[in-house]
Amino acid sequence: MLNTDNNRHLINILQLDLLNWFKTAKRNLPFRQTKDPYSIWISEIMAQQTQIDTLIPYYNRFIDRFPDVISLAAASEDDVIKAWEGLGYYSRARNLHQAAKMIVADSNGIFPNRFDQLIKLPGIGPYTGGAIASIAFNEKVSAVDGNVLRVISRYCNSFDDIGAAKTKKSMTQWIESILPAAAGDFNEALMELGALVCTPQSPKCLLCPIRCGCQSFSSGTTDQIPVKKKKQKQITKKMEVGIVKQNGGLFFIRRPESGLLSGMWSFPIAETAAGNGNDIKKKLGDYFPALSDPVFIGESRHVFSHIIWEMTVYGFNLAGMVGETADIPYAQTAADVSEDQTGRTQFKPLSAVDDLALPIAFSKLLTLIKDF
DNA sequence: TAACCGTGGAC
DNA sequence: TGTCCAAGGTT
Repeated sequence: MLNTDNNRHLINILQLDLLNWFKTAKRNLPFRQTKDPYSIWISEIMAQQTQIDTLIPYYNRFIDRFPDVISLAAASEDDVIKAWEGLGYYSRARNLHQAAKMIVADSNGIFPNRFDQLIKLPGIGPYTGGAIASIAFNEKVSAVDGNVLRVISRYCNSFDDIGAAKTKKSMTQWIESILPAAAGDFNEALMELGALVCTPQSPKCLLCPIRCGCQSFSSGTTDQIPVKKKKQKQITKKMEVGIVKQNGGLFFIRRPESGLLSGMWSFPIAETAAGNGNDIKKKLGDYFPALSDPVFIGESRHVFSHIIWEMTVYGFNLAGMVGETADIPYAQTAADVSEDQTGRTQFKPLSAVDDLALPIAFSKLLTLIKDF
């Protein structure tokens, strides 16, 4: 990090020129039209590990559906998750809902207005707490995200690993030592510069408002900074998906309350070694005593942050089951479903699948199975 | 500390 | 197609 006493002019550039640039260059984003802490909170949670352009339609829909912390707290978790469908990292939505209920229960719906209160809420860590506190309440705290780590590393020509906790800590302290009164604007300006100009690849240095103070630009090291450990690549898992159809209804299972895609709806799915459809048929035996042999439908591949599913999709028909009658069109047919699975399965016709919060891994199978 | 936790965009 | 990675938090 630069010594702030010996480099006063470099600090001035970072503060003044960056803020001036931000006034005219900042994007016109929906959550920049307000200082409402609730709206800023929603936008910051959605922005975690998500590009801004991706979240904008989600943000507008979410605020329309849950305009304040009261309405969010009063909603069902299913409705909140459904509003999050497609955004990923679904624990963000569950934490959001939990935090809303806490705010209503503990402080009558009054939004916490200080950093140290905000980070006590589930889903709000150092970055998000700093962002809300500085942007909505202009508290003098930093909001250090990936953009800020990259911008400051380059500006100071720092080769410290930005993934290391001690780097984040020293960077946070350094920024707070130079934080101007307009803390929220400054935090946003650093992020905006990182998103628009000081990009990870091919930074647009010739357009950069603080280029003349940038120590990696003058050293020719912008392409080596930031230093970051490579993350290990995903492991591949062979999976079998079972499509069970009854009277036009498709069989869905709610996933467990923890782990990957927790609480979301899914088609029955099982890891397999053989890949002949019998592993998923065995799992389906927990629900249905009699099933047809698996019928190959198709294949699909889905990439998560740390896992790749190579899915083979099989169709099954029920044979001689209770509930295959017109007057009980989508009934749960298995009599011996274990108690912990009660209410966690259902049949849905293809036309009504949109009622369920379905992860992309499964919703992209719908075209595959439409003719089954 | 490092694994876990989704999805889509950019190149 | 492969690779990186994005306004991170939790455990």
